Amino acid sequence: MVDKPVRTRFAPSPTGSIHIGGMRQALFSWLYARRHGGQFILRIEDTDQERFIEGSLNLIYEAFDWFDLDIDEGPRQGGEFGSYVQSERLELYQQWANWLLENGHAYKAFETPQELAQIREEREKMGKAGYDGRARNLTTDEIAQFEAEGRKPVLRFKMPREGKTRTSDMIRGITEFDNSQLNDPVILKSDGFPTYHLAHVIDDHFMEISHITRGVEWLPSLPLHWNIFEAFGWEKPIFAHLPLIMDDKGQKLSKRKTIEGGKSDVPVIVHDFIDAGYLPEAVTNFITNIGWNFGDNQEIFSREEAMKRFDLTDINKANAAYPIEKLESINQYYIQAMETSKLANLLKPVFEDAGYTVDIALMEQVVPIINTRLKKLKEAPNIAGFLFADWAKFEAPPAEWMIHKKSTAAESVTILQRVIELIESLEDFSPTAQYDAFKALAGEMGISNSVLFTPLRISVTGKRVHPPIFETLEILGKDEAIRRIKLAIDQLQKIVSN
RNA sequence: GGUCCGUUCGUCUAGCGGUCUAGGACACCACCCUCUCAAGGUGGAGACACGGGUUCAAACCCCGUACGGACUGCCA
Repeated sequence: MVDKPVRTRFAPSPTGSIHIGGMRQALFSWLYARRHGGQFILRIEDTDQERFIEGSLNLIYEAFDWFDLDIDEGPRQGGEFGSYVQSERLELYQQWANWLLENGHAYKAFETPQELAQIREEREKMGKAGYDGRARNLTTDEIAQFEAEGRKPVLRFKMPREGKTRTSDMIRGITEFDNSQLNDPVILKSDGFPTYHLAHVIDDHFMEISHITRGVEWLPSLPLHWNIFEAFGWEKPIFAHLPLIMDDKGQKLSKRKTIEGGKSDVPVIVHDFIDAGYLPEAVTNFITNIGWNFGDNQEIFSREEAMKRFDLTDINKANAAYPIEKLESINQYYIQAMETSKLANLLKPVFEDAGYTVDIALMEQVVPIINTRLKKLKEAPNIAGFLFADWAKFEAPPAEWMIHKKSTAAESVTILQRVIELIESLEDFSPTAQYDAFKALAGEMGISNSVLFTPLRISVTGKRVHPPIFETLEILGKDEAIRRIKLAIDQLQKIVSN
């Protein structure tokens, strides 16, 4: 066990983009493999033909690319244990299912779905659950007769009826299950496809997986998998059942359910995060902090730092609510910490999508004045779009906006006239020089800074909320600034003359 | 219903018998800074589910209770 190379896997079903809980499992598995110099494998579990969604493989790879998680073996990178798509391994499953049948660990059953539903209903009245194993005793004649009728059998695994199954898990330790409580599950469906139970045991064995990481929802079926491994006589991998991320109702967060109650913008699948303008490093940091922590009270850390400390045994046992508010602040932190040119390049397409034409040099000027104001990239055009819009089309804002509550329209006009004169006279138009000059002007006029700045900033930006005014003025330049202020004066004049 | 898992501030968590008058982060509140909005700074409020044990000593160990969750499918 000590010498066995670490090989972990992520095994999603192709049902669309990856759910954030699944992505966290993938990340943890990846982290563990990388920490131990092992391999990380991607396997597609498409044994349920009904849930298959076209194009899922692309979405799954896009998700891994976005997070920059490299995959050692998988459908696209291949590997010596392929295929990595279960529907391409049918023969293998059938072969080993047969082996179980021949060795007395499995049996054929012919019940129809309706009959099964009835059995379940009857057993429920008796306080029991599931299939009762009645087909265990079918005679060869009975089997032959069912087959003559054209009924296609399923294969069910013969669970031990007595004693206990003692399982162990890296996170949860030893758990004992009473075998009398367990039923005989279908391992091979009538269409010849295996169920998850059989398929993953065979794959994890032949792909030489050392550690199976999956959600706790699998814990109840662990004894089943345990017994299948034993029936085959194969060495079991180490299991680690990860806690779940819950939704706002305390239920398992699922992509099959949508989050309701005005919170529909809560991202759940990886592509939601991409679309919303979160940064992959922030999302990585965010999900790594759910159920695991870096220690030393440090919450912001890179994936590489996490890798050095990560261990599956340190993962919490308890499920976690989805702390989505925290992502906003982590994302904000990463945006703020990012280099100007890098952020500018990320922001360019965001502005373009919003309909603006972007000059990258201008963007690099804008980035430093908006980077502390962004929680997500998508918010940027709202804040700074006006700088990229066609300046010639600028329209003065409503006059009321430009009048400070302790001031009047007439006074605002006077202020703006003085401001124009000042701007024209300024040789140094840098933000600090402007600030000094405007402050001096306010003093000279005997008014507070805010009384002076309110008409200035709103007349120039056309908005009530905007980036810092001096930097904005510098970007706009003297001429444009003056032009806008004159437009504003015209607006204000209308009120004054009334 | 049955089986299994879990339970520290609103939330994510630290804690692995004494260092706990329980630490950090997000959110919240107040103040400072301030040209709007942010950012930043300072401070505040806020938790060991409950009851029994064990022990000189329990958030940490044991047992019950309560609550929550998962599973109970020819889905994974």
